[in-house]
Amino acid sequence: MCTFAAQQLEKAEAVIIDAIRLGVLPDVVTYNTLVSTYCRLVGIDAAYSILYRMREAGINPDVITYNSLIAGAAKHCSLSRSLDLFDEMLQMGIPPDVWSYNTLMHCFFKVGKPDEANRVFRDIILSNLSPCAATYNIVINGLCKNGYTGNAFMLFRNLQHHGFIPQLVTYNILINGLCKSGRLGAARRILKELGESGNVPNAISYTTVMKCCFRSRKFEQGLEIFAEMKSKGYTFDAFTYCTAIGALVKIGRIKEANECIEQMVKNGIELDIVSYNTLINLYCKEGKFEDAYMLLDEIEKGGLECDKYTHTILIDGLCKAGNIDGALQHLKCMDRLDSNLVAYNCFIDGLCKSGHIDYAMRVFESMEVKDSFTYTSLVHNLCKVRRFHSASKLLLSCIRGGMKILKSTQRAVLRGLRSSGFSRQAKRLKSKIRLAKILHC
DNA sequence: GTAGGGTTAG
Repeated sequence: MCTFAAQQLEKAEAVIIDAIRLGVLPDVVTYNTLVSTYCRLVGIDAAYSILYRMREAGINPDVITYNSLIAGAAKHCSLSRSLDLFDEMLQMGIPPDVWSYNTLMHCFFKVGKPDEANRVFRDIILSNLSPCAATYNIVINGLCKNGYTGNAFMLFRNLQHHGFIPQLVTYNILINGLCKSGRLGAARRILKELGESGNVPNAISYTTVMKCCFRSRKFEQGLEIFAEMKSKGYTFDAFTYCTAIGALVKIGRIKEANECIEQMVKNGIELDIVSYNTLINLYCKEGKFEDAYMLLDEIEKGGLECDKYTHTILIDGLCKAGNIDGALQHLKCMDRLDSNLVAYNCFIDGLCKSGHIDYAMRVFESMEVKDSFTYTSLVHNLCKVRRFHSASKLLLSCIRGGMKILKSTQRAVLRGLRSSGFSRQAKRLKSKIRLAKILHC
């Protein structure tokens, strides 16, 4: 929990103590507010302990108390806890409302159990609880997040036929689903439909489509959307700025990225950790490491915490600038964090790019988990220093491991073998690749 | 009390 949140929570508790002293006793609404706040800022156990406080004070929890707890457990991806709380609520004789079911459904979708979620959805439809707009939003969102964007789209259309009027958030959910499944054209059509529906698209609708353009490397199209937002007078938030800045950095338009930052600061946007990461990334790409480290201090002073992105961005930047020791320090920070594959991939690529390819190979050997980025980096860089036989070996083990590797990297290995007089090996490698791909079909 | 967008690597 960040310092600011902790202080606010402390203040809230102090107000309650004062109120009790003055003879004003907290009621169920007060406790429910505490439960949801503790869920959000501290954790499910802390929130659950509020239940004891309520009971001690002689106040019975209600459906809202339990809904908050179920949602809190879902937030921490604890399905069993959510289910236990649901049962506990039933045992206490508190009848669940449509929100209890909504939350449970959301929970199933979140942990990747769409069938169970659909069962809850059916229960809502069959029960005498009427589904609300959020019920449909949760189902459409859940289907999208679980890889059933097509079904989500069908449900959306079906509901429209039955008189359901989608809300702005419904459109945004669908746009996001379509974008994430690579259907940029459909997403743009829905964005247009949203504009004609009587709803007004918001920054979220635009930012989602803009991001999708960038992801599919349609940078000009994405930047056009950014410009359109500007001309329509949208107030940008950190999300919009970070999306645009990230893309500008990627295509090397550093000056414009800096202009965006200026605007962002001028507009008084409070920087969160993602915004800081975006800025640090820009400074690293410019080689301004002193500025990047100044931001690290600012993060700490502001009560925020660096995350895996912060360290990964620095590892990448420092390595590429040849500062291996600096990168190693951040890699050590990452050992505490659960996922650091991207960081190691950056480290390997950076080592190669700064001329330490054997060091990179040793790091590679020591890694337990590798992905196609790990292999591609090494294979590509081995080709660059004309070590085609090692590259060929790694390329094959990558494909045999069922991972994809860039076509250009494959071509570089084959071309390298041929050009250095190993045409037969190249031919053999090609057929081995073909076989490995068939086996993984 | 609920649902939607942003940052890293080949």
